[in-house]
Amino acid sequence: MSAEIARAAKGPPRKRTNDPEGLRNKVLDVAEASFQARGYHASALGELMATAGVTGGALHHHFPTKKALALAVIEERVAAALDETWISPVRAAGSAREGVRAVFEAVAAELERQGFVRGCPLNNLAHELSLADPDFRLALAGIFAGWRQAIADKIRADQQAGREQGTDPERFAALAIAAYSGAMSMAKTAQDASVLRDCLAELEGSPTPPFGAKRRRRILLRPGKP
Amino acid sequence: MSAEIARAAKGPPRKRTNDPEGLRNKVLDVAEASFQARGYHASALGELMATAGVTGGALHHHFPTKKALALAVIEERVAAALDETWISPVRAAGSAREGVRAVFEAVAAELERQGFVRGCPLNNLAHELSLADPDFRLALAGIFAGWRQAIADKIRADQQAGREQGTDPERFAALAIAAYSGAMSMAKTAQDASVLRDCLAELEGSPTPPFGAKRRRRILLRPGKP
DNA sequence: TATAAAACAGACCGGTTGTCCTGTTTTGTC
DNA sequence: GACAAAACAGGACAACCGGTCTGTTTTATA
Repeated sequence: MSAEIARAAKGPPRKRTNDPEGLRNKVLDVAEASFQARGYHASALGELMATAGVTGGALHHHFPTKKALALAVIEERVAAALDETWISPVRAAGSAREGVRAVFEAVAAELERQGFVRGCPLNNLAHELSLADPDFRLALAGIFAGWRQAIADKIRADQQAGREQGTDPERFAALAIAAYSGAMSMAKTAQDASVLRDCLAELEGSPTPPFGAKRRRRILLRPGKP
Repeated sequence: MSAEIARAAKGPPRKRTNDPEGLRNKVLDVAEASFQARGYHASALGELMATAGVTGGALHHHFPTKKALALAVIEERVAAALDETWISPVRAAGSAREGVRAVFEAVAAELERQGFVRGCPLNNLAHELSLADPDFRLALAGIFAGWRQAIADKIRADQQAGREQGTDPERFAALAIAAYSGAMSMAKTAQDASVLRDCLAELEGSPTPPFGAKRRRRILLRPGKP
């Protein structure tokens, strides 16, 4: 038994410091990671409490039900993650196509660096929860809609600058998101991020690589066991 | 209480007819539907047994564990469903692009007819189970690989006939699958199949529809409650 | 028809899960 | 400092889940 635990167990009743926001964030952190790694149904609140170092009373005070916790993860964390990885970079890019390309490459590079593909948080939860509960579905659909609109808006901005005249903004956004989502699904299942680059290359219509050129095969599968 | 139940409950010990294959198929039917509608973890074996009209002993005889049942669903049913909806039509089509287009349209039409989007069986399970268990992941990855190879092979056949000279078979297949998977994910979350047509149109580079043309919005959401 | 194996019936159990409930402590407010 | 509300502690519990177990019936084989 570690000294810390022993002290906590045998020491005199220590002072407690209330930090509702901090505790809430800690729970959200652990829940986000657990939902991403194991999914909603496979995540047990007991283990979540133990990992976060939170008691049942505290958890129930901030999130009355498991559903409420998941809804908070979706609306706060998943949406924010998508903003950071997709929406902001696309907005900041020189054009919509450049933005999409940059995101694809950045994600592929990050996955190869990590050596493990956990999949897209939004798609992971969307698949598991869309049919399970209307509230889940609506929350997830809203995030998808915002994603699509951000890309479509970027195309429209390009068009106002005289570019992308032959492009339909909504269609382009739909395909970009679908290609990314589907590629992540394949990458997660195969534990190989190279399919992201394949999809990007085909999406951009880049020339076929010379015959006989070895296709780099990134062997991943180095499960991060914390 | 229905007459049937009363008879079954009070009548003399009736004859039993062993039908291992039929019973196995019935269980597989119900499991496939339940996994598709609710996912693996949310599917309880108890309800599955009740729906299929099968006792615990019989279920355990054919499928020792829940995992074994899921593996059978994946290897037999999910693979077969993909063969029927994707691989066979693509092989039978005049070209790879025609095949992909036909599948997209057929699925979109079917979804609109059904009035409900349950999502792609393969992707549904892939998202939930890929990280949960290596056996699941390998089985699912194999199906993805076969899917991709079938499309790539069709491109190669086109190339031997003098077409698609500038197309990379593997990349084309990857994007076709990713676009479909991702579009199904969005369609399932939004309960709107129109995104499938959007992705197909963009994938084929079809001309932008005239400005002001109403985008047909298929309102779905007619959950099949059996 | 004898017999062994396969097919099936149905109860049982240990473990887990999400939620609830009753207290206690901290914190903001007058 | 009084006091009410918020924040937190921690146990209890009922429902449920998946797996196991024993026993019975059917079926294939000889």
